[in-house]
Amino acid sequence: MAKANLPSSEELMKLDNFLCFAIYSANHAFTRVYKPLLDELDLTYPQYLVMVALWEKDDQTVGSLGEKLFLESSTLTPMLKRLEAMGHILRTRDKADERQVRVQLTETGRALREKASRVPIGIADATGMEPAEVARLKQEIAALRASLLR
Amino acid sequence: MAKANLPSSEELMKLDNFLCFAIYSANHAFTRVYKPLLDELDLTYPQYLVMVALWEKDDQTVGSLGEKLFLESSTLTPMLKRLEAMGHILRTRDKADERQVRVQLTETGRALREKASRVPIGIADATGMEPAEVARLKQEIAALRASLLR
DNA sequence: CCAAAATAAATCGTTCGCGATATAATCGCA
DNA sequence: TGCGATTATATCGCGAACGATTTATTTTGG
Repeated sequence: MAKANLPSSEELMKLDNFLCFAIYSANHAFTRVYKPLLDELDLTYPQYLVMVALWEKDDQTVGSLGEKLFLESSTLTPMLKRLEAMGHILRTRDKADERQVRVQLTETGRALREKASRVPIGIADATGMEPAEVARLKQEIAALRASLLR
Repeated sequence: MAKANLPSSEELMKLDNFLCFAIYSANHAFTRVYKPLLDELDLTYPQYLVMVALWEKDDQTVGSLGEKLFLESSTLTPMLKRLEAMGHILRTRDKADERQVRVQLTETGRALREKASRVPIGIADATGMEPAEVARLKQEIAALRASLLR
């Protein structure tokens, strides 16, 4: 064959051919699937992600949470204040470097992990995919993210 | 071997193993890559998606746009009002059924398509992927979205 | 040692995104 | 026909999310 069938500019401009739109809409779909599960925990989806990050590693700074979650302090600060108001975390200035704020789980915050332990099962269910397939797709999307942020 | 190594509940609770988080963060990454390109058009990323949907098919109702974009009227109405204020679209009540609002491109809105035609190239570039690979990944994620919304 | 640069969070204004609810128009059926 | 149910959009309140800016602290170079 002479050459691959490159997509026409017409084809390129169709919404359903956009990788970004697939991701955008899949993200909304995830949010909707999580909603009823997280309502049980009185957490929003982004708040849940912050808690997961803290359950994995307690006592992080706002900056290190932001790096892991790819979020800015302008997003995290208000969220963390809400989690603090709910009693899940404590925010304290670092003694050694007063610029930094250390985020720590409270007993309540740690306890929530138990209730949350069933959430991943429910989500895995909703994907309708095998664990190995999920892992592969996740890996590909993480690689894409890395390319995009390069 | 006796059985597959099922992921432990500990492993399941790590942020980097979450498919949803890969998608969540890839979505943010896309938003950031689009930002400088869309600044040229004075459009936000969601506004751009609406315009793409209209360039593909003009004269749609709010409801049909919502179906295609997976968005509620409570999200679309304010967005469409902004696009109207910018002069890209017109919103008019359907004569035959006054409940519906028809969204139509203005001349300005149609003209913007030219300027936008270079955007997909820039994005494709940033993904660092072959068109065929992009198409495959897009397909898989669309299938995932369908499972989630089922 | 101290002023300038760098760093970490927080604040502000704007836009998205949703659920719940309101409003208005149309439909269905008794 | 007419009135209750359904449908389409809009409104409201709240929580993300970001860029630009501010404030406070620390680091660095002279």
